Amino acid sequence: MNLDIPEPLAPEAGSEAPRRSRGRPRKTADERDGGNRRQELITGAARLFRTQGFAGTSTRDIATAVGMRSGSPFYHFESKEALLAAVMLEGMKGALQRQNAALAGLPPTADVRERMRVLVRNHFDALLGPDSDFIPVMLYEWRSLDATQRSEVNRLKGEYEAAWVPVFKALHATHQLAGDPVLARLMIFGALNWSVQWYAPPSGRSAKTRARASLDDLTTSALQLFLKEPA
Amino acid sequence: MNLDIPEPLAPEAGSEAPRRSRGRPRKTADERDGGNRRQELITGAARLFRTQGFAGTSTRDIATAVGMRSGSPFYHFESKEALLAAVMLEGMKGALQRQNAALAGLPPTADVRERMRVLVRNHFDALLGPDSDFIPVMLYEWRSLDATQRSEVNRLKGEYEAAWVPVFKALHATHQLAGDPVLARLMIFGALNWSVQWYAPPSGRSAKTRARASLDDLTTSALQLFLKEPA
DNA sequence: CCTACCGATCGGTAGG
DNA sequence: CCTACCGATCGGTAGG
Repeated sequence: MNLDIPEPLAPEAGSEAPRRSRGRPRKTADERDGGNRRQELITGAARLFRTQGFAGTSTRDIATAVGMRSGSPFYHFESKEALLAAVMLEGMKGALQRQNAALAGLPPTADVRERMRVLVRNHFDALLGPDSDFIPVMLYEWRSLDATQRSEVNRLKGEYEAAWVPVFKALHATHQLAGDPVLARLMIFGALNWSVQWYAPPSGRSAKTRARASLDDLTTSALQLFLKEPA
Repeated sequence: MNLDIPEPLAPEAGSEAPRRSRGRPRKTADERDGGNRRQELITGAARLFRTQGFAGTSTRDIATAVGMRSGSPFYHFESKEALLAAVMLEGMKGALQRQNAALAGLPPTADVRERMRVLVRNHFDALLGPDSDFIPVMLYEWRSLDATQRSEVNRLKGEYEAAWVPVFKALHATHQLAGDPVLARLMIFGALNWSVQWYAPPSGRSAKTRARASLDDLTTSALQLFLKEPA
């Protein structure tokens, strides 16, 4: 018996306990018929790409994470890059929808400052909230896309940022935002996007590691930092 | 003649021009005796790690970039990770020295705002100026270090950031910096560090692509954005 | 979607 | 620092 070459475990006779952590996971009926295996691949890949980077994640890692064999992701995606592009496109579409919904939920009486708060708060959610693997992957791994995929992603990114432009303009016109508005936008996005590097969500226990704050706290601090008092 | 597959050019008969870009580069006497091959590896690796990422760069890429054969980098560094650590340590030491020199060059009459300007300007230089490959690599690839290497880098990083703390405190005390000072520091570093993603240095020709500004312009804009008027 | 496999490339090493 | 090489792993595919 060669211990170096892993072979599929022969099922023990009479063993009734379901094996969950080793070997090929059992498929439930739901998993088998839905066409949502593709979706599981996107979600699993997003998590791994975020934590290990695109180049640092093998397609085998991804397959294992969703309980497939090594070759099977290529039944759903023609290449590793196509899977990366799917992660980014899905993430941007979701963020864009949530941004539109948040703006639409604003009362008609809301002023520019309130619009800015909603945009910043929603952006923190895309970066740090639940299911926030997609946008960080887009921000940090876009170099791995080819020109075609990149322009698709950039179209959505442009649409996402377009909603910010009138807000920045109005803040600048009322002297609540100082300095070159284009550079201000780039730097503010930088301040927000960089939070991915240091933010640790508040845990139940009183932890004193790193920066502990709620996304509302972050939003308040960001606005205090960037905006001047209204005239 | 196959235009798709690049092959080494056969040297033309009677051609006296030295081949510089193809094949194994000739070694000059300087290169052969100095112990500075190690330094060339660090510089070359920094450039490649910045442009392609750590996982996306092979040790063969690095060897080729400095005119070595594939195994030779391991004569100077015991592993790819050790080379990455050397890039980061060298970068942090240099940035720290330049920061200390810049602060020491300040007139005794300089106020907090002036100290802040010097720190920000120096930081932009480390991120975007000449020989600025090291710090971006440190900022974006630190996850690839093991615990020991990481703590060495963090010691220098802590020293670098320590010089900012009294400046932030004084700015906050004089109400030129609003909001939680810790979060403010994290966000300001984010705004600066993110410039690596979008900054394109001004070229000689009047180019209209992307953000074109000098590092002085960036510094001015950043200070305008973050700081309130002194009381 | 799995089995079984391919060629290419990777980090790293022994010996000179 | 080069030559020559190793085992491991990679993205991807044919055939079912």
